[in-house]
Amino acid sequence: MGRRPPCCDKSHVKKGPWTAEEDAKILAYVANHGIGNWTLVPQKAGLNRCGKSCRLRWTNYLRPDLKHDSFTPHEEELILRYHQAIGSRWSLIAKQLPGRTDNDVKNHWNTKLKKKLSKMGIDPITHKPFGQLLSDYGNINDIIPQNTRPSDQRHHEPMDFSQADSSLTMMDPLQEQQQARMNLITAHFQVINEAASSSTSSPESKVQVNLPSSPFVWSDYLVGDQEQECTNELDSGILPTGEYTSACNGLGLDHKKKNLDDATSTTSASFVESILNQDREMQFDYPQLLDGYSEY
DNA sequence: AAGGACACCAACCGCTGGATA
DNA sequence: TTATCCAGCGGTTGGTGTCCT
Repeated sequence: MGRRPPCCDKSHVKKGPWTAEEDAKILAYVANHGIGNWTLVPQKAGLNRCGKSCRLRWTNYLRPDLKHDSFTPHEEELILRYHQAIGSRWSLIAKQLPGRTDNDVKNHWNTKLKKKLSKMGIDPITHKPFGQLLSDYGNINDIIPQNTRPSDQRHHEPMDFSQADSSLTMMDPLQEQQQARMNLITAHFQVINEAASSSTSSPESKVQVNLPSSPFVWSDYLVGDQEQECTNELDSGILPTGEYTSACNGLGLDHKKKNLDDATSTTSASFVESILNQDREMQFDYPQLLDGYSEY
């Protein structure tokens, strides 16, 4: 068995911001040789950078087709809708926005859109109004493992919301109760995520989150009931195989992937169509949510 | 004017799946 | 078959600019 040489000596390559001179070298190299093996680029272009770093610089900043102006309201609306439908799969979302990179979209989401949604009273993870989350999971108290409760792991009896620590803030009782519940929901997300990640890293020890006698299903927390969507889209042939595969990764749906081999492949246009269908459903369910988008 | 808080975003990190020797 | 590399991806960090007091 042969061994390839490492792409670069990571202890000696330059890190940090790129200079105009370095940018010029990348541009000149790509102009002359095109995009190819990035591991050779630093050497051939005369750069003391890791090939991966060169690729990122090109992909996220130097590519001539990139837009460098701010996001338009239309682009923001698209990001919100795609995120609502498929979650934080930035590369897929970016492909629907010409001239934008996954990094652009991700940064814009994290710095702007997430906050806008929160200010509108919409949970940026589920895209559902906070009020609905609270009512949906009002009895969450019964299903959180005792040793994972936030703020007080000494408690061994169900937490009494009415006794949430009021010494920290001067919230009114309703606010206190809502805050306490949101803390629990947040903690619950953490539990679910940790369990999910451990189950994907070691398939033989798949962790079912055996929360006691509860209608709770962890995929319910995923954006747009992802598992059900994956299933629906699989059944209807809406999602192209690649989309389904990545959309359902980590959801314990591998058994369904196999059936895709025989599935009719569809175009990305139908994928977009499915997104818009979901959007229409969302608009039906939460008309006030989409009305808010127009305010951006 | 100073400096602390906050926002932004380029760049890095670490993981994954596919390719390769 | 196995070990390693590479490209792509999402999450996170840190530098810098701007705003606020």
